[in-house]
Amino acid sequence: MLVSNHARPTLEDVAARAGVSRATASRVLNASPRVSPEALEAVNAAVTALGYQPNRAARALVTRRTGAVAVLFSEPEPKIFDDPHFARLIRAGARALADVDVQMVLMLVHSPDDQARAHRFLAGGHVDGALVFAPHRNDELVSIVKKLPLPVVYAGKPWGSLRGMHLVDNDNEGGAVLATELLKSLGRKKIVHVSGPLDELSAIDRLNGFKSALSLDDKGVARLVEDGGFTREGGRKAMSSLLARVPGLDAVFVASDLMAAGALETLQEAGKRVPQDVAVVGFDDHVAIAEHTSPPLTSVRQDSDEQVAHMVEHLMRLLRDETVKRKQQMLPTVLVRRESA
Amino acid sequence: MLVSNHARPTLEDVAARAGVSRATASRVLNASPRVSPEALEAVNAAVTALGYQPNRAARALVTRRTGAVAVLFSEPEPKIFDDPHFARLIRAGARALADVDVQMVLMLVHSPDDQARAHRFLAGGHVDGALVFAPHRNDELVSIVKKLPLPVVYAGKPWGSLRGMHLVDNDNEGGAVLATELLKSLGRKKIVHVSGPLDELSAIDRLNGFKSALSLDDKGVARLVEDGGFTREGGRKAMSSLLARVPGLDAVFVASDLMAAGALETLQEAGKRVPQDVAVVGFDDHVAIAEHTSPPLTSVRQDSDEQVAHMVEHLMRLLRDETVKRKQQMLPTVLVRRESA
DNA sequence: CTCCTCGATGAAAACCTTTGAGTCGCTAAG
DNA sequence: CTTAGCGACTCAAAGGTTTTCATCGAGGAG
Repeated sequence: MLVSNHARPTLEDVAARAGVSRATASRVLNASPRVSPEALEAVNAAVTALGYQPNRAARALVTRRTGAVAVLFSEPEPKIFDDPHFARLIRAGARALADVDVQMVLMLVHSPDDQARAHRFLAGGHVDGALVFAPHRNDELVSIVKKLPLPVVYAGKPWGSLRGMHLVDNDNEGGAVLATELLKSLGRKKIVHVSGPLDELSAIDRLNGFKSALSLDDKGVARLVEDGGFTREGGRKAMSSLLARVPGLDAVFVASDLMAAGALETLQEAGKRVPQDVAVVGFDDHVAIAEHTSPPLTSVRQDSDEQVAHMVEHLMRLLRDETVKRKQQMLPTVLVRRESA
Repeated sequence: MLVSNHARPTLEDVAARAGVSRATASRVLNASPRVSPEALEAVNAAVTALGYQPNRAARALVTRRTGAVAVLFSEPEPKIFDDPHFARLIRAGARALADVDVQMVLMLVHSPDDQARAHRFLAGGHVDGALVFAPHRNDELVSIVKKLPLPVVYAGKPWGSLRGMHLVDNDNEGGAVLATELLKSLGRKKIVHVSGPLDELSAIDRLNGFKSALSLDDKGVARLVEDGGFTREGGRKAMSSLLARVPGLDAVFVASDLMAAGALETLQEAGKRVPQDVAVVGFDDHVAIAEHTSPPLTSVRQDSDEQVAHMVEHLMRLLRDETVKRKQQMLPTVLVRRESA
């Protein structure tokens, strides 16, 4: 019997060493119940002795499963690395997928070229499923993914019909209500809102929370709300136009921490003290931002790690053909008090 | 002839439709020269007609190539999403690898658990090669990777012997010299340095540039340099101890933009005007930071996109068994003037 | 004692591609 | 006229795993 000592051991080698057939060894590896205790032990011993690792390609070939999932972002790239929120999502995805031993294939899909590539890739059967982060209205990525016979879980609500779509969303509206109620309970009378871009449903939901907490009509909204585009610079600008438009404003709910950081800068430049003159509440509770503004930012926490973990679990369920209790999950948001309100 | 109309077409189907054998079809796909123009055209037509996509698993099985590479970060996770630098690296990796049609498998490797997992994964032959971002001294990840028979390209110099290692580094020392010379040319007399953690060679190289530009001895270094740990908070603290220790300091070269942002805050709090009282130069030229400090930050640019692109190209060369001219590449750094110096 | 049942196992097919060896029809060289 | 060489193909093996189906032996029922 010749043993090539450098090549990676195969299932055949394991089986030989354990004195069983390849089939039995395979059953052990896949935790099949129909295998005797002795065989099980022998195979396991052989596996560790040889340092055996299943060949992913061979397995994929026969199971028609790749053991990989795609993680897709449609956001334009500059935004992806300016906003720590995305880094966090990516990190959470990497961790959660590693935990279940699935490869994560990260794709940033923005230009039409990217879209074509993504389509080819996903249609090519190179992954078993996908996690999609595509918040914008008429996002091409969503249309692409929707057509494919591929299990997909969305982060937040994609634009358009939600029928049959699997998603994990944060309770944006609830969080916004929380934030606004807090400002009301502090006795603030003129409360304004810096919203996200209104082609994202998360921004709309936050706006709606604000609106309902204050029982605002559309005219009120038009006067008290300004779009900050989910960027720091946008937050700055939105805040200064609100300052100009709403004299005597004494509180602001900002739909993201990044924008809130910008808003704080504007307020400071305008000579407003926070929270004495103007109370500020952000959204995201992104620690790297919220703890380093001056003053530290009171914010609505949405746990992105949790969200992504749920998305992964949900997708794994789909891949195992298990039934999912609810296709669309909503995660609670909570208020984190710091000094800005 | 029965055509199952829902399953993905195989090479067999393509060959049949083109009226050639599987082998020939395969050669067309792999751009083999030994195929007639007619056959080539027929096969290509069949491919597009059927929308054929090679089965990655089957291909991997026979070629012993996976078409995937690992991208490994050893940095602790909080740092990864606080510092936009990492987001940028990840983004650049995603793009560069997508361009050459290779899957990117992202792994964040920090805890011993992670390390064990990474070892198993890499040793398991699930990827063809790896890009490694592990700057710290005695980084466990480097020892793990080094032992494996796997093509690897490092970002920057890993600690320890560089013999035979493939890497793409930035000219940290040169950039530091540039920065320091600028401050000298502005007539500054008491120039100090906020360094990165000295268990990273990039930090050491930057320190060395500073040192040599000022012909400093070790005592001078001990007096004029403070470690800021590559974090914003660290930059803040380092700056304040330097202010206390070096009365009359009129310039500071800070080894990263993130730290420089912190240092600027400290300077402002101390009532120093920038650049009139103290000139400041950062490092990284991270736009999201450098353009938003007040005043905007003069900084040394290292092009991370470029670096990662070079790493990918280098790795692809290794995978194709091509000779590489130089195992260790160094990318130039340039100074970007803004208002802080 | 015979007939079944049942659990554990092994043999072999199937998954899809690449690739070395062999085929075939020619032309050019000996 | 034979033979070597050549270009374009085709054949078939190989690659490692899962899974179906058949087999085998033991034990229980009749």
